[in-house]
Amino acid sequence: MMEKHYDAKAAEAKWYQVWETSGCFHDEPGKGEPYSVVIPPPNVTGILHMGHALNQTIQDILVRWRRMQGRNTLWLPGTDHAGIATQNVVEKALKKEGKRRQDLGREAFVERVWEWKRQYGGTIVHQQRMLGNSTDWSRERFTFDEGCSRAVAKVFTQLYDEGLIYKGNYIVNWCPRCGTALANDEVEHEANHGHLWYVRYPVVGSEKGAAGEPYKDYIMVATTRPETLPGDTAVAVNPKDERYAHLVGKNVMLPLTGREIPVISDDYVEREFGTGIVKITPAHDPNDFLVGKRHNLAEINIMTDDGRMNELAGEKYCGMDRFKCREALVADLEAQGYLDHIEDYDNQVGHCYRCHEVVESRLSKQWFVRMKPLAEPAIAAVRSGEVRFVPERWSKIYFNWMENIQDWCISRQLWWGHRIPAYTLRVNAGIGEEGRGNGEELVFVAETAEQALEKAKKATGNAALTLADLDQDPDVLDTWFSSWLWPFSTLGWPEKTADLDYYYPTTDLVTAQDIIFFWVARMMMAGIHFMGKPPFKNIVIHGIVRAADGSKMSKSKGNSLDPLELIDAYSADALRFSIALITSLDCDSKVSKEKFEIGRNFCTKIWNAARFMEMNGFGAKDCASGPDGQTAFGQSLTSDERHILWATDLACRKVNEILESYRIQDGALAVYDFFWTQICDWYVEYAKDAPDKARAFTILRDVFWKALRLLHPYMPFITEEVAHQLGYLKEGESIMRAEFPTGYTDAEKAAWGLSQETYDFVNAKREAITALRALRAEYKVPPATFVKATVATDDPKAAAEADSLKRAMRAESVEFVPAGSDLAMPSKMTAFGTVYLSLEGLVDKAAESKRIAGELAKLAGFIKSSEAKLANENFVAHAPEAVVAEARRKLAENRDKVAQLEKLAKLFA
RNA sequence: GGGCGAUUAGCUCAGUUGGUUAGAGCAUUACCUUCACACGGUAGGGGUCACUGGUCCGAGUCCAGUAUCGCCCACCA
Repeated sequence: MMEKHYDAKAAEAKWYQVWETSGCFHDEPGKGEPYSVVIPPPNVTGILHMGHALNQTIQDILVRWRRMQGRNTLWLPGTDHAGIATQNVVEKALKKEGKRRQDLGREAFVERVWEWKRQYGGTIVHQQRMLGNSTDWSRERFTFDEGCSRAVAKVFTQLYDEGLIYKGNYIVNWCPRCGTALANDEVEHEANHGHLWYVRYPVVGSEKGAAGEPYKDYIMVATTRPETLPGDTAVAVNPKDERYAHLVGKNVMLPLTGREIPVISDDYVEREFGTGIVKITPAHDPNDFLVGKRHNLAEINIMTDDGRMNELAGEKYCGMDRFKCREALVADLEAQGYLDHIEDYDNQVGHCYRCHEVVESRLSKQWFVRMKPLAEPAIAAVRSGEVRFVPERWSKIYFNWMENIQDWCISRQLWWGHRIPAYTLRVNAGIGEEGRGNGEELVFVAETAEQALEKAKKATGNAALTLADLDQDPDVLDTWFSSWLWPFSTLGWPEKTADLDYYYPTTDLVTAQDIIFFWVARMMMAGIHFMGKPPFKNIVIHGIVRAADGSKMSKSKGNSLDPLELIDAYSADALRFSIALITSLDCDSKVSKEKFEIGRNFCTKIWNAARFMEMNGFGAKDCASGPDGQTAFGQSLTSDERHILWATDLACRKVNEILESYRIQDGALAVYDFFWTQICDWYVEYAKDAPDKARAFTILRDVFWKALRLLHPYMPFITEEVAHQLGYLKEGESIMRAEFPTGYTDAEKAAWGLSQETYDFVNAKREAITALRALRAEYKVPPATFVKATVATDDPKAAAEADSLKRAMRAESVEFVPAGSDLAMPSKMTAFGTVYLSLEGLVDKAAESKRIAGELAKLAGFIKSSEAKLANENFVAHAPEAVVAEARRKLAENRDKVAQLEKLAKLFA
């Protein structure tokens, strides 16, 4: 006996456990057509947010659907070791103990992070289970596990050997808090209300001025970052700027330092901005760095790794925080008369995407990947259509980035991550100066330290070298350097495994737009370069979940919804269905808590419809009667029965077609409408009082089973529960492995007399029913009152519908009269015929008269425009025949309606 | 500055290649606790499809321009 209320929590916990332990998520490589998807691995430190819920719901819908279609399916789960994020989390924990990572030392710290991972790293993986993800947990991977690490080392070595990895002095984005370089993409620019400081740089040799103006002859430089002044090694003007042409080649004095720096000219300078003169600080600004390279300027690094000034900034400022220094330095400039004035100025300032600290540009030695050669084949793969973006427009964004690709800075000054497999020979390793070339470092890159040692021995000819003579590069690799290998490293690469052979390339990749560059593009490059084939066939890009006001959800703003809370309040199925229903691939979705009531209400509807079936004799004991395709309905079906069978067939075809093109939302709508409108609103109402109740329910049973399976990808738990409650499945079976319905066969349709005509006929009949209900409502006939209805139609099939009309209309009688009959009663025209309601005179005449007048006015407008349209020869000639015919029909119908209303108007006058 | 997108009912959004009187959910109005479901049922109300032009027999749909709003990339020190 089904409970009155569906206990989602119990059902969801139970079924997930059953699915996972019985291997429902697992397929073996081999038979059948593979369908494989790798999950975008969430950060191991992460907790499930709405973005995950959306992303994974879409994937699970696709995966469950394909699995039910009989595809050999793999959805591979896993997590990302998330270098900076994870290191930060553990460092924070250490801080509570009053320790820094340096206090532990590298090895102990890394062990500590592993310890943390073992303890808390399962959080998100557990939460994903709550969503109902049908991921194959037996294949769960971690970007820092042994296999993935081997893949990383191999990739680094290979790229290095191919000349695609190099180490270079470069100005990089530096997070002083995290103490590491950041890729350009990892810097978030935010509006900043700052200032523009105008500073005087005296021209060397000019005379001293009056008090407050130390030099008469000076040039004015505008800067947003006065604290970098001690690092200036030039000032620059535009070569075409006549105002300053005479100064080029001269020297100016750098305030506060007494140092002389040259005035140079460079195209980079905008004449219109500020004063048209820029101070050049090559070690602390990317543009200045390039200028410095062009003019061979010195690079003076005036800051420490943690964002304080160093001794090169001057004794006074050394050790000062960079922002404190800014204040102090500005004060000194002012005191000594160098500061001219200050303007308010809004610009963009970069922040670390992990910790939000203001990013510093800093000169350092870093490892880079040359991207151009990798990008070219990845561009070609999308151009040729071998790999497809869904929606297609994202390919433009992809091309735009790929065609302007920059080298990728892959080294990070962290401890948590894949350590760079580059080994430097120690200076005191007993290799003479001549053996080291020109005093340069000897670096050996190899997958393991032992292999590096072999290389070192070979290169130096010194067989006595040991591992102790090699220093491994202290840096680790950017987290994305392991994620870009995800589609094949997780399948076993570099080993040749059966999984790799069978499931690669994966079929679909589902992700949000924000990591197209970070991740998708790089996976394309790695897949093609190392596997010879792009890593997936379709790249499905979906929107971002936003708060109700359209802003980004974030914990700090407090406007985020927690999927786990929603699951708790409404159930996972409700969350999934609602998310599917409000998700368009094309744009971002705004969500608020109320939206999830849709899914919750739908669950309730499904549950109650199932209860209704159980009450009518379909319960757990009823396993014997076969599901679809096996019932011999014969030719005697009623029109309503034929209608629901046809509607079911339509729904099955539609859902398959829709999912084929990734229109998750349309599929949700289609299945929602099919279940609610077609089955519940109409067919169940019919079945309650059908002429052959047993047969009507046999059909319902079949239709319901198809509906459950159509729903399953969207709502896995309740469909499984109901399927078992109603006896569609036996113990040990799962709807997950049931066949996804494709509709009825042509033979079945023929045997049951289904056709578009019979379907349309019932739709017309429903129109008539609705029309009469509307008349009842308009004339305020109490629901309990039985009325007399008349239908004017010549359709010979109509008479057979008298009984069903009577019930649906709550009529004591339904009379049929020939079409065109002229009755003085309120009526509505429908495709079925004109429906009349006998009123027996209990109506407010004045009110009716007014209403009729209004309706007539409305119709007159339509008739006028409709007549004009049909009078237009071009319309008749060009428009499709059906459209013209329909227009004619509508016109005739509305003319009749007018005639009817006019008659009624007299009646009520 | 460059690129991409959006603008349809009070709100959130659908609207396939131009072709019936533009749809759904929520909200709202009226009526209904009828034996699956009030997280429900029935019937309504509510839109000159941002604006201006253009192409066409016909434009929410195609083209151009304008306005407003988003996002991404690159940034002016």
